[in-house]
Amino acid sequence: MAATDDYKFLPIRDAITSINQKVNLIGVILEFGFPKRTRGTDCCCTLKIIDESHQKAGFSVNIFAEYLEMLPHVASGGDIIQLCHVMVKKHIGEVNAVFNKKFSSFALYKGKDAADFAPYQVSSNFRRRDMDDRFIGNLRKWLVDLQLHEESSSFSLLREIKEGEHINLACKIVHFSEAAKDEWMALVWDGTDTPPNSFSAKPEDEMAYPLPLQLENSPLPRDILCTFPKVGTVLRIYFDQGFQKNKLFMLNIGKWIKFVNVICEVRGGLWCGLFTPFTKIRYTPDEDCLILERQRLYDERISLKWGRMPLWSFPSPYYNTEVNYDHVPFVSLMDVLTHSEVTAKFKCVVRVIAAIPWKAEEFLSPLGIYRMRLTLEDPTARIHAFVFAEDGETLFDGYPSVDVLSRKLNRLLGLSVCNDNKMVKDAPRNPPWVQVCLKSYYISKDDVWGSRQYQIFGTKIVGV
DNA sequence: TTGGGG
Repeated sequence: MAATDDYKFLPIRDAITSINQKVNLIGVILEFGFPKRTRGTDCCCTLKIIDESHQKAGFSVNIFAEYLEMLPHVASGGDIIQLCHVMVKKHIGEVNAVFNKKFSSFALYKGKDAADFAPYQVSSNFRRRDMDDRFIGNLRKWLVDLQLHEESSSFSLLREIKEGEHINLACKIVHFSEAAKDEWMALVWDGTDTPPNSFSAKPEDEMAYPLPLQLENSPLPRDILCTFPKVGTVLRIYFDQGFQKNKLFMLNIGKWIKFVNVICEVRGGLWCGLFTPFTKIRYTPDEDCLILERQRLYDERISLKWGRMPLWSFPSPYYNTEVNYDHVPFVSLMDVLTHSEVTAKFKCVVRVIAAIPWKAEEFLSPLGIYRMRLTLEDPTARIHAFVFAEDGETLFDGYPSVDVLSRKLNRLLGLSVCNDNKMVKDAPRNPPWVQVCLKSYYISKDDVWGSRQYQIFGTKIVGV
């Protein structure tokens, strides 16, 4: 490094050839990882930066610090980082910069939309210079017209996710909250529906181990759900164990973000994602081609007559049930949950994933009245819906034999049955899509929203 | 020193 009065920042292109030298760099953050502990005694995070001389892949910077708080906490991809006295190193053919906690320093600035030149985080030994404003201003100007060329095929839609896979997602943050004590989750959406899962849970398990209505301990309040999109899955992404729970998504509600390397899992038949220490967040401008593509797909979807029905349901809903409510359009369970009135009627396309009771002998109360609780699912939500009295008569077409009743419920639950109506042992069940009429109502006048329940009506199982 | 990716 030259004397400190020779204050200059190297273009990344030139830094790459300055192996084993200390350099000053200023760049736009293209990608960043979560701050984490190293296997040694320190903490570290990695960034990839770009500038006009090096726009494509991003130049890796590894930053070390004694404490997590001392690492740069990047608010958003596209922010600017100034790095002083970082060492350029070559590692297995790759060149990158290493931030040394003793002699390196950094400052973080907002990206292209900011007007001021005040850094939002600096390392303790960072020294600001008057010239910095000009460097940052120039970088912001360049960034305005920058076109990122993202490979669209390397980012999955939620409709394409597969269990156990590491995937990249380009999605909108719709909410961020604590799922359980110190367990944070980001709720994301891309306008498509996650694929339906099959269930290994046996029908008789529902009493002791009911399938959850949601993965978080308590359901999200209705006023939060009201901010969610009504069509398309809202996926929960949790932080895997062993690294800092990052609250930065709080700042980004309503924004689209690209995540690199998220793990997909199924819990209780519900899809979720996991952020791992290897997950990266990539710069996602509003006009990013991937984002425009997803927005266009969604606009196309909801402009279609059947766009609010589950993507995966065609043409099954018409074969399994008939509904006596033809004049209304289908709505999603999220529409149902967030409807403005407690008392209302709906028509939905759902899967019946569980039932209590599950034995046909018990569908009727001792007084001979139907009373059951079904668990319904669509790509947006799960609810419990009751079947009472005459609605049961409609659903099961009167009071057929136990054998017929049992066949009808098995059909709804997607149980594979042999010719003699015995269940195929341990086969996963894959409930079919069915159309149902639902009404919502309240139990207690004093707490109409708190006591809201759902009931199936005007729906008949057919083809059994 | 550490990590660099999965």
